[in-house]
Amino acid sequence: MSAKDKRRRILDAAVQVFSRNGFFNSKVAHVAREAGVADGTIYLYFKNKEDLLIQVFIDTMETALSKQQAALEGITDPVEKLQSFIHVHFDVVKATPNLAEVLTVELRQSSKFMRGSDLRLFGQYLGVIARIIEEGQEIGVFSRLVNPRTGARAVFGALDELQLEWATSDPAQPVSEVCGNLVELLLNGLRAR
Amino acid sequence: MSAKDKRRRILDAAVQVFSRNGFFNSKVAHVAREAGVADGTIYLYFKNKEDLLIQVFIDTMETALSKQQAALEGITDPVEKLQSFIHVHFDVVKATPNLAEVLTVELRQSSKFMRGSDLRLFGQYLGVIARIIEEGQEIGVFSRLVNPRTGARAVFGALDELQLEWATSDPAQPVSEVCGNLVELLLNGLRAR
Amino acid sequence: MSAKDKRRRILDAAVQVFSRNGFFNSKVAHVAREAGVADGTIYLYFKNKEDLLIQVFIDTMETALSKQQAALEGITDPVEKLQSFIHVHFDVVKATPNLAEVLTVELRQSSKFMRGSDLRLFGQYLGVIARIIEEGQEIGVFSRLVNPRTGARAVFGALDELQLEWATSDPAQPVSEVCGNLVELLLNGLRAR
Amino acid sequence: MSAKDKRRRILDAAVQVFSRNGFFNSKVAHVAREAGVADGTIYLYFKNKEDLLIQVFIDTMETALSKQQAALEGITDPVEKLQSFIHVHFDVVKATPNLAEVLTVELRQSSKFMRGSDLRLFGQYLGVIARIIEEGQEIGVFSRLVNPRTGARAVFGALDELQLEWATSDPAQPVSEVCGNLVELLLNGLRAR
DNA sequence: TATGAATGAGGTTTCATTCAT
DNA sequence: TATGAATGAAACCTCATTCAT
Repeated sequence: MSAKDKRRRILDAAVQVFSRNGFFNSKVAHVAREAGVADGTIYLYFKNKEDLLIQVFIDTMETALSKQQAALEGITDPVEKLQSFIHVHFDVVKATPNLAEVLTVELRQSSKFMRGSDLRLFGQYLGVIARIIEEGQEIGVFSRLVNPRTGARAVFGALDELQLEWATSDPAQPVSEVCGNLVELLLNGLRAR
Repeated sequence: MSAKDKRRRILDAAVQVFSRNGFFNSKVAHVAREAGVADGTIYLYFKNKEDLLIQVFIDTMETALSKQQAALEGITDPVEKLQSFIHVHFDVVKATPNLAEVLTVELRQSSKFMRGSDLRLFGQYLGVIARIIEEGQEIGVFSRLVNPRTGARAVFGALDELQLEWATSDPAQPVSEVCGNLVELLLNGLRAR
Repeated sequence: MSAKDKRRRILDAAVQVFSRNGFFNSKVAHVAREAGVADGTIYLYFKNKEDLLIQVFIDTMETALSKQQAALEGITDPVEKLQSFIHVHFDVVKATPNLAEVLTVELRQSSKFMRGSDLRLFGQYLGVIARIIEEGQEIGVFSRLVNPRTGARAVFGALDELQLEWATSDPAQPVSEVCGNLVELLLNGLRAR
Repeated sequence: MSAKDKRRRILDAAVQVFSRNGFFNSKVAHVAREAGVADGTIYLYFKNKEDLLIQVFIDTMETALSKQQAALEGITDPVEKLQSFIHVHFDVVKATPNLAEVLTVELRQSSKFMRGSDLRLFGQYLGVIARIIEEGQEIGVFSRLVNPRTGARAVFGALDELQLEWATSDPAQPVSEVCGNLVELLLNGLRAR
């Protein structure tokens, strides 16, 4: 197994363990066991426990970002773009349900402690939404009364909170329906009148 | 000083310390010092460190709930009700800026471990929003396409995320403007067409 | 209730609690609750927790001693006296089963820390046995091969604790002699005639 | 140094420290220092402080048992066997004087909490004595009036601790009978012939 | 005398991190 | 690179003791 494989495996193990117990309740030894490596090995790839968390964050944000950008590639209509964004977001979250929880928590936790450079990734993610809103405002389908950046925050907050819902409670409502409701709500909210 | 005062002071100190360092990075001794009591005194009022966090949560949710309900007292129009809710929410959050952060961040970590009874308070808070949406749907001002419970989640998520924004970054945008944007966005989102 | 009653009740409570959990696992607060007094009240009657233990020891030894002496009052035959002693000892122990355990433990535990004056009570208890043996030797029913003091120790040890002998008292007698005495005693005891 | 060496050293250190201060007055840090290891190292070999005490007990009982059995190897006469047992017991105790104190004192406190499997070792120790008595009875040198098991108890109690008998094991034999046996044993032991 | 809320020293235990192999 | 035994700092929590009432 190559070194890259091992780093990857540790990262994946960290996601599993962190999301299962929360970052602070997780022990480095658990991550090591889950990854099938010795405790000390983790320190060959990561500076310390917190660095491991940050790398998980970075890795995930980069993945999410590139998926979003790839999905937006051929779309021009801002409304369709927002629909795409929402669906892709839920897809990513669905793929590794606990990951989102880790990220949200980690993001908030670390916001005071994270390097600004690391937060930039989250800013980019918000930026994608904000850009969509701006484009919609430029062609007149979204209301100019909403500040794009604020709107992006609100959209992300709604996505994040809903994702949490089914992470924590029985998904009595199917994902598709939740997703549909959200698209309805947010697009209407932004739409010009 | 009465016992109630002391419990109150410990609770307040916990909010300060937890929100400053995060729950897990906070030491019980710090809370004690901030409250001006001995370490052991905390254990006369709270079972352990986690119980302290939970009591902070309960205390805050009860306060927020009663403020919301008092504010909604004389209002009948669902649209005005939602406006009221949003303003009151930001008022509460503004009063103790770090409090919301403690609750959302730390309780996500603990949410798996919280008693169902404790989560009921959060459910009630969501329920207030959901009821407003239902009322709006009944008199035809809100779209029936949105599931009230899901809508409530989305609204709360948007509020929560925005609150985080100015808790962590310079509030270049005045609160009133953010608030206005949000009202615009969410009311439009719910409004029937 | 008089002060004497209260002291008595605390002492009784201490016996119950100490024998239930052991001295070190017992909390002063538990003794207080069992006695129906406030925690601080105990410190009006006893210097500290260890003093409470010592007073329990003294109190119990005095009770046992007076019971033994009362029972021996009308008896003249050393054989009957020893039988009486053994029976009374078991009676005392049977009456408050946990008490003996507390005493043994306490006696051994504290042997390093107890005042010699407190240990004198235990010496008196042994002395009663030794005197019986001496009397038996004087009238020829007990073997003179056994040192009365040593014999008393062995008897008490069979009743409770032999090994404590050299842990607590100066081994004026060399260990080998003690050993020899013991062999004599036990072999005779077992030997058919 | 091998792992076994380290476990051994911790065990030995525990004996020293526990017997010096008593179990409850001993600090894990003291044991660690005496063993020349870090505090945390102890927890690699023992579950917790109490487990350390139990392991000391087990270790000691196993040592004593094997020494007794080795010493009895070539002896056939029950009288000599009992003499041997007593001498070996005293030898063991003499070698590490404080050890016996730790075991009897501290384990009485913990005896309620010990696993039955751990107590089996003590039962084996008694069994050795009982077997000797039985053999003596079979060839007619020991009185059949004494129940071997009861006799063994008395012997051990004379050696160390009788009272522990009912504190830890079911009194299958009624107390009165135990008492009677004891009278028989001790009176015979003292009686001149 | 009596109370019991408050104190705060200190111990057990955990766990991130290191380093000799 | 990889290991995992060892480290030791640090924190939660307990509980004997005090003292204002």
